[in-house]
Amino acid sequence: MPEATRETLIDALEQIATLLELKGENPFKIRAYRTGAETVRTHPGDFLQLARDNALGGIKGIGEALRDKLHLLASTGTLPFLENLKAEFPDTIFELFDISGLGAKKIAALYAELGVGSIADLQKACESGEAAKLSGFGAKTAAKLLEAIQSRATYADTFRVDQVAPAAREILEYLRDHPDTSRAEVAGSFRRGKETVHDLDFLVATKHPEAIMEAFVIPPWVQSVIASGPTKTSVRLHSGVQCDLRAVSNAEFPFALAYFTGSKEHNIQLRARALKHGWTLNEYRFAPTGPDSPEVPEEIYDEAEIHRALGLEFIDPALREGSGEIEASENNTLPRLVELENLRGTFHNHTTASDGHATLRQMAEAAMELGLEYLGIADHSKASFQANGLDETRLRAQLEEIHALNEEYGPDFRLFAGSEVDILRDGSLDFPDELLAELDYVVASVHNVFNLPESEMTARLLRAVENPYVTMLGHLTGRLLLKRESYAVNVPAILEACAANNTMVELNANPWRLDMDWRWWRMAREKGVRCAINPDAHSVHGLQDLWYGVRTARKGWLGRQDVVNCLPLGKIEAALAIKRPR
DNA sequence: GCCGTTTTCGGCCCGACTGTTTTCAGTCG
Repeated sequence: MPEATRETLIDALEQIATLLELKGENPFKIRAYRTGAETVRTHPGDFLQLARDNALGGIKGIGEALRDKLHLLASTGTLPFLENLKAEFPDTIFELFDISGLGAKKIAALYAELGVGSIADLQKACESGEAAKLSGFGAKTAAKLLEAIQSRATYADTFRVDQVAPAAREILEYLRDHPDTSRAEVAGSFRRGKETVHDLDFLVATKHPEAIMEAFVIPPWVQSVIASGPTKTSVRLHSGVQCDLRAVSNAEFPFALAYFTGSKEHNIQLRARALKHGWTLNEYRFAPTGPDSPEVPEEIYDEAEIHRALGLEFIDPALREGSGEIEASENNTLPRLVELENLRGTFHNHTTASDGHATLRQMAEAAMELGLEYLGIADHSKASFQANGLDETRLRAQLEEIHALNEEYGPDFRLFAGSEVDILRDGSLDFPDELLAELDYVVASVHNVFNLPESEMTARLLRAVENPYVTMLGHLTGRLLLKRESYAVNVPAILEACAANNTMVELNANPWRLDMDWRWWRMAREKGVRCAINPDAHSVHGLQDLWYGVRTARKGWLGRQDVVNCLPLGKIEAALAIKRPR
């Protein structure tokens, strides 16, 4: 029996929603499943365990029906209701939803009329002319579908944030430079600080939307125009990233910015709150719901004023995931989020001693240039043979070198000597405690044998957490975004142990990792686990990744007091030594 | 299927764009 994970639950609800849609079910029932999936995804607690324990009562968005199904799925690993639905369609039916221009109605028609149940079938039906004959379809539709099939094969539909960030900055600058632009912003999931994005959303305030629309499609980075109207244009960049642009008036801008920043769940909650005040809220304005509504708020120039009109303090875009931020704002319990400027130093950085590209001195000087007070070095240990891991002799030599450099740098900057020590298969470490005791701190990470069952992997990590010399866990789940899934590990159990043992957890700021995931940090914070934002830099440039780390920490509701490397020199030493035996 | 200051039934967000239509359905966000 396959062991259920949180992902299993999310997938199941989403598949049910999709299949019900294909069957033409009540759209609100379908939405209930979708909302449920989102609730499972964003719930700050150990949702899987709650589902196993049948303890989902009282969670908003999970009613009786979903509660029972989730309990069944979490405790047995299967859900007959879903299996029966799936049996009505081929397994490949889901891939048709990846084709842009195809939704449930068209897919249902294609399947019912032509037996199209896969992308391969669709291609044939379009090429043969059969698809164009269907009611609601036509020659243009068929041609667009073929184009979309091609596009899906050519381009990724999801991108890591570092793959789109340079384009986002460049296009935003271009829009702001336009003489008809009064304000411009990037909205969407990029603005919310997500680790991956599907597209980039731009918003411009202008009196001449047509001029902006025309300018948007001209630059050399535009590969093709997907859609183009008087106030909305979509283009594809050469990299495959889709970019959407909306133009609104200056008065509408804050409403549109809030709307297109999302998330969808956040927007729905915000609109519901507006309705309680007697107003509708859309992407353009507040409007009274009826003749007896109170006056709509005037003079709204930015998002903070929208929030204030609804009795809320400003909600940072990073928090707008519809997972309790509106309640927290109402109760004035939103955290004051950590900022890049709060970081005083960072740990887990590599040098040429293992697999880095810069020397100890180059890394130190780059850190000073960034205004950091200290830099932690943590090269690989010997078990990471592929990464030229250091053995005991080489580590001791590096220790000497670090001491000498610290002499040279004086009191205003310090290198901390550490190691990224491998957690071996049985949970023991690659170096003996006596050697670890000579270091200022230790990052412990898993670099091999990723395919252990969850219980074994959890036990392996727990043993490292309990070691008195392990200062922090490195990249807790081992994921590489869009490339390698996390290994199976019971994150809540690890966090519990970290809290009990004063072991920190790294937020690995490398945009491939961003690990531990932001969805867990609220739980970590509540348990009192401290975060270390580390770039895992393998070069001087890699230190810049701290920016991604801070964005992710903000999504995890972390403030400066939750992030250990906000501590200045003079205070950080005690934090690093907190576990050490005297 | 979920929810409740409209409270156990009757609502549930909505606007832009496209293509197939001849006033609108489907998709997308």
